[in-house]
Amino acid sequence: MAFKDLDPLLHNQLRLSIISLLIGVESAEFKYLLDKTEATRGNLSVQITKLKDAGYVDVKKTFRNNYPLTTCKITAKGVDAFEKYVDAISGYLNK
Amino acid sequence: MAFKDLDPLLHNQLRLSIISLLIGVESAEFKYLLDKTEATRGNLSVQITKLKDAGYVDVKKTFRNNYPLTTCKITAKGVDAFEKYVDAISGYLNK
DNA sequence: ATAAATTAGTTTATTCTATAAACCTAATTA
DNA sequence: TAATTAGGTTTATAGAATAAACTAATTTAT
Repeated sequence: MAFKDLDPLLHNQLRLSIISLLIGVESAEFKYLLDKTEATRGNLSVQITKLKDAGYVDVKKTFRNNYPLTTCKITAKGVDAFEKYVDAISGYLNK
Repeated sequence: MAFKDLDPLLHNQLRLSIISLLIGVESAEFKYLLDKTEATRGNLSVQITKLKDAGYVDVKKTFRNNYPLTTCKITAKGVDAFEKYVDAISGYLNK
């Protein structure tokens, strides 16, 4: 029972929160993720970008009521990575 | 269901491996942890020291066959922290 | 009309962390 | 006596995390 590698991208509290939230919904707005994670805007912005660059989430930038609106949606790749992560870390948890 | 904080000390692959291994045994030698984790000696040494400084493990330094021998044992505080960590991260995993 | 505050983020600068590489001391073997 | 091995520790550097500062436009108050 060797330890499996933990995807460094997901092994981060905020990014894991984001993915965890996105798993449960069709898509989520920046503000929604901000409220749920209680992160700072800057940190949230950075971590969303990393997840986007990895292909784990799709980010759509539009406008609503004249204000910018950022919407995030987990990709198939993201779902897959999350499932692998859950499987891997489970190996660390059950003694 | 807010996200609980993940103890930064345990939210690290190698340190979590160490604790995970120590949970299952009475005590473990440096070499044993080295083999099981497949870490470098340097990194293992550093991370054991951090766990010791946090009071999560007791480290005993003796000699065997004239060679230094480092033995690690998880403390009650370490067990407690691990259980809290398992509880916290579980909240991220089940969608 | 213009100053102040709000929305919705991004960029940057700094601190913190992780890790490999280098090092150390003593013992053993060639 | 010179490598090699055992069993680690220390340090140097790269990378990651995050708060603070910034951008750009909109709305509200004066």
